[in-house]
Amino acid sequence: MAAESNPPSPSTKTADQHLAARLDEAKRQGRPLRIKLGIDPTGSDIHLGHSILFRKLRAFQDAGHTAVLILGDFTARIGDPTGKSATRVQLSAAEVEANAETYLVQLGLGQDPQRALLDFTTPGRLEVRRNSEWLAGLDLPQVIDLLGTSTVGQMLAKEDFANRYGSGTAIALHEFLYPLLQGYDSVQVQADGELGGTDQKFNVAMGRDLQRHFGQRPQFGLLLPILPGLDGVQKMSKSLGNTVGLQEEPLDMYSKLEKVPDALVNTYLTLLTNLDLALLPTHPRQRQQAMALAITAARHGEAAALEAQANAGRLVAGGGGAGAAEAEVPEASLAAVNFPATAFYLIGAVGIGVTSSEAKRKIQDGGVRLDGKKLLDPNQVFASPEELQGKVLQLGKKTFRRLVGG
RNA sequence: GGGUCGGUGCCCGAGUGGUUAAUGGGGGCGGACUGUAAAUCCGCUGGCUCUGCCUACGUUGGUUCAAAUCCAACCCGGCCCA
Repeated sequence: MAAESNPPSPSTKTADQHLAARLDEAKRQGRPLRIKLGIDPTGSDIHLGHSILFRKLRAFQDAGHTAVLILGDFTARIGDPTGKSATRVQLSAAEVEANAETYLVQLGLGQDPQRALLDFTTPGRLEVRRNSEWLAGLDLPQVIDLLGTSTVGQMLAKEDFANRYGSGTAIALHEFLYPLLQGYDSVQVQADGELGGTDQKFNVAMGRDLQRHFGQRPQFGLLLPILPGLDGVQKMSKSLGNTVGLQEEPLDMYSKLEKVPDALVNTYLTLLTNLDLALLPTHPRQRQQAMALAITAARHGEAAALEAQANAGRLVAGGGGAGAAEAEVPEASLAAVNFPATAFYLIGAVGIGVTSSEAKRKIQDGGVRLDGKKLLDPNQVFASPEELQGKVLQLGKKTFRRLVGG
């Protein structure tokens, strides 16, 4: 049972045969495979970690298959227990829908097809479904039927549940429903295959079990590696703050990527680009920059990426960002600032997500510069916007804002 | 439903009437170093136009000159029993 319900792992021979067999079969029958990828609209940012999955999904599209993108608008409200150590807060329907909309835009809906992650335009290549479509209308007998397909023992075999159960952390009953519901998605869309991160093994396997239960041929699962976050230690995840968002500015994206730990560079190159590792510079720094450039270019285009690289160089060159004055950096408005203004208040008031208390500490730590000149006194007073206009405010090593307006 | 233990800052976790934004660790941030990295070292880590004022220890109310620390009710969780 256990072995049978396990999805094939991409590293085993049987898996390759399995997938290959499906591909052959599809070809013979002249019909595209339906490849499911589910994503819960729980937050508003899609990051590079997700893009591994979408790149693979795109590859299936380009090969003529149908990507079935499931926006888990219903399941998002339960929350995937995977990787969670606590019950997730439930989101409202409105929040979820808003997130779903931005997801589609981030994936390329209505954008330059060249840079879109998915193919939104070729007929037959993409099907976007929301799982509330079928989940919201389930009646109790159907839910009971679903629940009857699995046992408490199976649920507790899932690592996340096992950990929580073992450590005496609460597990709400509805969380057991999550794997079943997302698995039922596979039944509803009649998926031939499902893509997921390796941490989705349990969920993908559940989809197989349910398809079998409902008399369908079980999907194959393609489990892709989890992208490590910028810290190089934990997986890339919004809540861990180690992400690069797809919608980030070229400069931010490049700056973050060019400083990831060395050990991560080849991993990123392999998982996020199509570059041939053998052709890249061997010097760690150059290799790192080549990686940052390639990933930024894939999202924003070659020109923007090169510009970001040049800007990043200017900001850092000359120690402490003396080149900041000439570099192109995002702007911050002085409009909301009341003058005269003390330095710490000013930084808090320009709307860059820094509190005045934080600003005060940073100045005291010597981490704030204005056009490359270090600010020494948090209480320094600026009498009018004129003396700040056009100058570049630097917080720490990576935050730069040109002050404008007011 | 009964018994019992427990709910502390981003997380874990001390603290059990009276210097206090509240020991320690993790994480995060800033600095030094460097290849703008890692490792290491040092510092910071509630908010506020701030030499002071607010808000904080599940919720509400109470006892005290004084509570995260005592009492009551309520909410939530673990374990045991039913």
